[in-house]
Amino acid sequence: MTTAALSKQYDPSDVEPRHLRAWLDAGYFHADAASPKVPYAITLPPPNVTGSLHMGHALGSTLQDILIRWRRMGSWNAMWMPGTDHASIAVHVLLEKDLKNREQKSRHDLGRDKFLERAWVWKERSGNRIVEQEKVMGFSLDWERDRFTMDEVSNKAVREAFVRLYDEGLIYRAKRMINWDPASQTVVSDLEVDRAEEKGHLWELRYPVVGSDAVIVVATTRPETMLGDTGVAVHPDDERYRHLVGQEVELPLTGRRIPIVADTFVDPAFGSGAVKVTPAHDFNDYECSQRCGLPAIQVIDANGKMCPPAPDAYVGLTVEQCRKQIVADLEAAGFLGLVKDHAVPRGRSQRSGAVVEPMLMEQWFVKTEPLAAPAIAAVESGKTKFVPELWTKTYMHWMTNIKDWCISRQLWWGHRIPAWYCGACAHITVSRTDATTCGGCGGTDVRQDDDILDTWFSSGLWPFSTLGWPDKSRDLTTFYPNSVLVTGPDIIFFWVARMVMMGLHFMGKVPFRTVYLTSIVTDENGDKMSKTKGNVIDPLDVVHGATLEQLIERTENDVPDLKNREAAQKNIRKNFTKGVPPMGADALRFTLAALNTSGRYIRLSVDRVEGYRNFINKLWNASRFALMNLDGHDADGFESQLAGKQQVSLTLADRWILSRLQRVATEVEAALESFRFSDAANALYQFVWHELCDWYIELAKAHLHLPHDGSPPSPQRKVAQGVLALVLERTLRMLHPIIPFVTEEIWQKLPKPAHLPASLMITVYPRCEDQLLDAEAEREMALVQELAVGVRMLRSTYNVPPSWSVPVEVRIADDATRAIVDRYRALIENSARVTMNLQASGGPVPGSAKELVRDIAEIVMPLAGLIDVAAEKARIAKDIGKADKEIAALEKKLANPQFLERAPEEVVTEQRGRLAEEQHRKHRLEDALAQLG
RNA sequence: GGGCGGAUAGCUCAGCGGAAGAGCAUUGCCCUUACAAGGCAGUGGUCGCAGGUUCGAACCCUGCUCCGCCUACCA
Repeated sequence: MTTAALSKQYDPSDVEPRHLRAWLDAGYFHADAASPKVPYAITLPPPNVTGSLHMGHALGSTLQDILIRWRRMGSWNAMWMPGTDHASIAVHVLLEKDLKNREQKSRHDLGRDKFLERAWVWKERSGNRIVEQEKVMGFSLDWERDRFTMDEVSNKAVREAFVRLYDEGLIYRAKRMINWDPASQTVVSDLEVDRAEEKGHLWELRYPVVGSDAVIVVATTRPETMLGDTGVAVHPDDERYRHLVGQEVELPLTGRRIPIVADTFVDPAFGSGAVKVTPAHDFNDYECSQRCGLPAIQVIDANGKMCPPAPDAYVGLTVEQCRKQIVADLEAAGFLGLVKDHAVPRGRSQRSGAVVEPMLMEQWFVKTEPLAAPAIAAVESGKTKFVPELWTKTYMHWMTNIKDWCISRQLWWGHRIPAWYCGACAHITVSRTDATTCGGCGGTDVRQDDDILDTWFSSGLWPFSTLGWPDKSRDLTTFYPNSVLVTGPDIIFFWVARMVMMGLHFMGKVPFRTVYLTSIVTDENGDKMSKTKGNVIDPLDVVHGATLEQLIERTENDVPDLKNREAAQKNIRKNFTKGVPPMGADALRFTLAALNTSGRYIRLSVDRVEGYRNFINKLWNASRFALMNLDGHDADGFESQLAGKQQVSLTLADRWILSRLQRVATEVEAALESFRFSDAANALYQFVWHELCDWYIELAKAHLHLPHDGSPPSPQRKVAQGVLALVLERTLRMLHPIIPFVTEEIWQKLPKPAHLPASLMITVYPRCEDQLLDAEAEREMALVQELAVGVRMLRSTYNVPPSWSVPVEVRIADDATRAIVDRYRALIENSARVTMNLQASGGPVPGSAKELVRDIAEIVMPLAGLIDVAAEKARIAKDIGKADKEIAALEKKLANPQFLERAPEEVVTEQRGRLAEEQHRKHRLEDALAQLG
């Protein structure tokens, strides 16, 4: 093995594309449904085809890839289903804007077919981009199965599901309240409406009671809707109005008479305690009208303009225009009361930004209650578990308050509703195949519904539609249910809940056993990353690096709002003065894994990634060192010797690192089993850097380095080579799911047993090998480390030059302990650059500095002339102070009879031991202080 | 209005009933032949506030104060 094999610094740009290609060519990402192995399946939440890979995707997919790679190495039949989502409304907004900008046309000018043609062309282009980005990240998705929510298989599934639900009476068409986006001209779901309080007014309107001089005052934030009022509601228990219930008021400006009704939804304490009821334009009012038998009168049309039966004077006005006019007219006629400033909760379409208008319209709905009941039961019984568990409540809350789901959208890009209307009769034909005749009268004058289905309808079927449903495919029987779903908590309602409902309904089984909710990635200030805000960090920029200019330039396209853009650019100039250095996919992956704790947010900054890039470089250099010293190493021979329990003369350090390796394997396995990704990453970080590099490699150097005089190496060199190569090889395996590229690169170069496969990806994940656990070695090594650290501390405190091998006296009263230290004297002397004189005890050494190792040992370093007596005294006094505090606390505790009585035996013993130890320490420190004079 | 979180070292966060931890930052010393993207050693915290339960509380309970998020029918 040559030393030139590894460069001094790790360069991911050279390594990553090479291994990606090799893995893809070898087909390692593909899973065979017919494999006898136990299946482990994850379906990737399909990213929107409009988008590019953002940090949220990078996080979720990194975690999924860790699980998939880990299980694959754990001999499971691991399958990770890729795909993209057609995101109908998002695409519409984009394409329509483009059409308007370039050609000043609307989609209607272009026509449905032409529009769809363009949508497909555009999808092909941008859908591939995200796939390429996923590959760059190293995600081991099963690309042979790649799917799209609007491909033929999915379309078949969608039709099947629609028809079945319709036949079962779970899909119906009816006139109900929906949210209308007047800009996009379509229904949007509750979940696609952003609600926020905006500044507005509260107007009091005075409605005269018919047949009396009385006036009933109602308050409203939307006076224009009074044209559609069909009643006034009061609380049934409200003494002020009880006598008026059943009477009528005359609705100003219209001359209509409308009844006063009683309904408990009215809050008597708010405003006047009386509410105008506009059933056609308000959700609550609609529900009230259903209870009270009030009619609905629509006065706002689909364009957001006033329409008949509103009086002619208002017809054609926009809602805003009409509002002004109505207020003026009411005031002129004396019907206006007080006007106050008021914060108005207002819904805006997430996509178009337009104020969403509640409307009464004929639409398609899914009846959700019968679907929700099993979905609730499945989570209650634990068939599906949420991790972290707290999200269960969110799911349950939504499920138990679920409303019927409006699934029709007045868009073109999506699955067209498979319903045909008859020109001759009223029958609606719902069919799996395109209908040419009416299922009612047999007529041929049939026309398909123009609308498409909500994107989430097809997404709800995704865990099984991707596997070929409704066909009973091999894939379906093997990989359904999935093992885990990994996604963000923000789409529990949108997506997770719907998949559970659909999965249970059509497959009779939950779609996944565990739902793991990731943290949400925010910027370093804790703000959610969003393109419009311009505070996104593009994962690919982190991987490949980007100059400051590139980052600034990007905001020109991505952040349309000028104010936001300027803020974003200012922020970028502040935080990325030198741009973003290239970090590599591995560094980003490790960062995301390490930061994904059970908290709800990850504050990501490039600094964090840099820290973990350094870790990768550390691993690289440790490997570089190993390769420089593994000449002549016989991996097969060593490993079979070790496994066969043949005589291998292991040093303390060898036994220790082998034992620690087993502990780490246990830790990592437990962490991954319970989705504690950060614990797994940190355990490995700690092990590699602070155990393998800081201690094992340093100690092994004594054996590995060839003698300078050219004499033959000691026999111990072979053992050190064997242990180092073995530990490194196992460590690479353990790290591989998190940082696949660098581990594969090193692994390929490492001498290793011949029976291993061609790629690290398909090796077996290490588990604890009990025969290599060695508690004694761990205890003894801890002693060696403590002594070495004690000496180093003295050296550091008194600036003893590194070149000077100081003689120290080490006093250890306990014979057995002293014997152990004597046995490993070379280790301590080497790593602390010291020569030890071991004693059971000893008297004062003038001009020396002293350090205690617990109550076990005293290190006395003669430093005549070098030490500052006052400083040394201060240092010791501080330690005595600490000991005093500890002793006081422990004495108090042990003096408490109730503690002695009620605390468990071992706790009491432990505390007694601690007290003795502290007292002993204190005495030694006092001696030391006295000796300084 | 309801619900759910969070408040622990300068920063970001682990720990969730028996000796306060990590990473980053910071301070010394060191270019020691794997790594200066490094090594060695250190500094730094009455665990938001006030009560309570307990032999014992950062951890459990109650209240309060801030800060987030979700959700909602205050017109």
